[in-house]
Amino acid sequence: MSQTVDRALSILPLLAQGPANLEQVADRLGVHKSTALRLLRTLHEHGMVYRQPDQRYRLGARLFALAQEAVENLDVRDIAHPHLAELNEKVGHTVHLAVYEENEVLYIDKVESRYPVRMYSRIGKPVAITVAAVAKLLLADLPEPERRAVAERLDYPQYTARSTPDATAFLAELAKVREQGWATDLGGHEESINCIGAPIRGADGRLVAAMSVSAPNVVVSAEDLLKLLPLVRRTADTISREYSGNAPVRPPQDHKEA
Amino acid sequence: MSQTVDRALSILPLLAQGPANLEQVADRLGVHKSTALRLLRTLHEHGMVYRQPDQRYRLGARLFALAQEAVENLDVRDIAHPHLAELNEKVGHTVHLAVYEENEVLYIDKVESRYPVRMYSRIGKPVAITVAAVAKLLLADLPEPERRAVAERLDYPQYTARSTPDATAFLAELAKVREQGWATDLGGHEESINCIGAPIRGADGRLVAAMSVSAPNVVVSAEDLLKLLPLVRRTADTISREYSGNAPVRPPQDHKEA
DNA sequence: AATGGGCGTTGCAGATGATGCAACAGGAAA
DNA sequence: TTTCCTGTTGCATCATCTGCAACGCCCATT
Repeated sequence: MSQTVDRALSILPLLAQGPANLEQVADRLGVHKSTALRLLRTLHEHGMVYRQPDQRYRLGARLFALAQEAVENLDVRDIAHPHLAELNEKVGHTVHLAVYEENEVLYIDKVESRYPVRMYSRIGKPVAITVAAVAKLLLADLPEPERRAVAERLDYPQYTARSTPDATAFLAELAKVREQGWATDLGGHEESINCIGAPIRGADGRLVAAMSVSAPNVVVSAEDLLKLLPLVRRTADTISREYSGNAPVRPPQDHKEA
Repeated sequence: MSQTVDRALSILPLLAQGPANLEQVADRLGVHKSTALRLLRTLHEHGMVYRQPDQRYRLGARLFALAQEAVENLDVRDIAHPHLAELNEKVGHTVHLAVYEENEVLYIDKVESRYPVRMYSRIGKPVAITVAAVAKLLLADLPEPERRAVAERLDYPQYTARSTPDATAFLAELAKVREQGWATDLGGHEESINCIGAPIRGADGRLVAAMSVSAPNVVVSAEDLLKLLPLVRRTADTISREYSGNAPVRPPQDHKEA
């Protein structure tokens, strides 16, 4: 729409591939050197490009700062809520949203079941970290040493016969969750309640939150609940995509060191 | 220089603070709605902004992708080398550059001492990880659980009487290094060689590399070598700043979870 | 169902501001 | 020194961006 801006913005991906000098930029843009110069100048004033000592241009600090600031001011809840509500609309059961924070997993949003049966959970309350589907998802995303450190530090209360018994079992479960990309809690917290959860990822592929659908046995069997899995995962993916500004969200691969 | 681009770029920091609708953007820019619309459209086409379902604008995925791509295509060596050479020019001693990668610390650049005395080190070769100043710096930056995991997995060869004896001592040393922001190796690897090192940080404050100056006792005493510390640190900071595109490099604080 | 307000969108005419040219400047290499 | 290479500036032209005003859409209100 706006030619000047269009050209200026076209410079950025070009520089992302590596430093370039004025002439290279002008050539690749198909404009006169002087034009490229003025565009680069403007970008420079905004800190979007940086001029190396050798005069070549590179992407500048501002870009990183912006990306970071944007992430910090992003609230998953804002993004997620409409989707959680919609999901709740469709399936009727309780929907949770949770994040990991300082060795705890906290519920940060909840859409109540439309059935009379309610659950023990409250926004802001820590999750039963050794059994909840959302907790498994969030912990499974931690880097290996920390994951283990946390697992070994935890208590393993036997809420029910199906609660995770100890660190070894928990770590095995986390590995499985990590592998399959979703999680369950089948009566591990309250005998009669089942739960399926899916991860919400940021643009860098790391988990920013996890969501789950919970329902008591009396309303729907574990088997039937699992049939909702595709829907839950699709919802989580939609949220991920919106959260990261419609990026093609990265596959759930390892987070390698640079 | 270019008004249109100038305005368009001014939109970004504005959106970084949170989503905004067309009118808000127009107002804050001091332009007509239609103008703002066209600017936003152009930004949108380039993926720099994203339009939420509620029509409000946010920073888009492209921004994150660009920042990331830029980082991936950045080579510390390219940036650092001239500065390392300059430092070597001033002090005469051997200057090293090293990075952490998959449980190892590797030399990736070296400027030889102009004195006849040389050191055992080669680009690409793993560093004596339990004693070298650069290794201490790089490991000190790891998140706590991983730092400990690595420390406990290591061997502690007694190169000299002053080599780090065991994991406990090493972790204590790392804590100190982390605290003070620089590191030394005083005869820990080779009896007669001392070494001072400083960290090189990226825009996010995390270490991307570490550099050091090494000199044998016969040329300069440990005490005199330490007098070079301010110079070494200043050099490292200069490299950090240039590496992150002239950002005000973040203080060496903790890397908290979001 | 009708009305009104809020907000985004479009077409248009005018003028501002971007463009390419050509000439200049400065540094490096020959 | 000369030459070449790359970045920089002044300027005249005209393409492009701008603001306006009118329109359309959706939602909330009566």
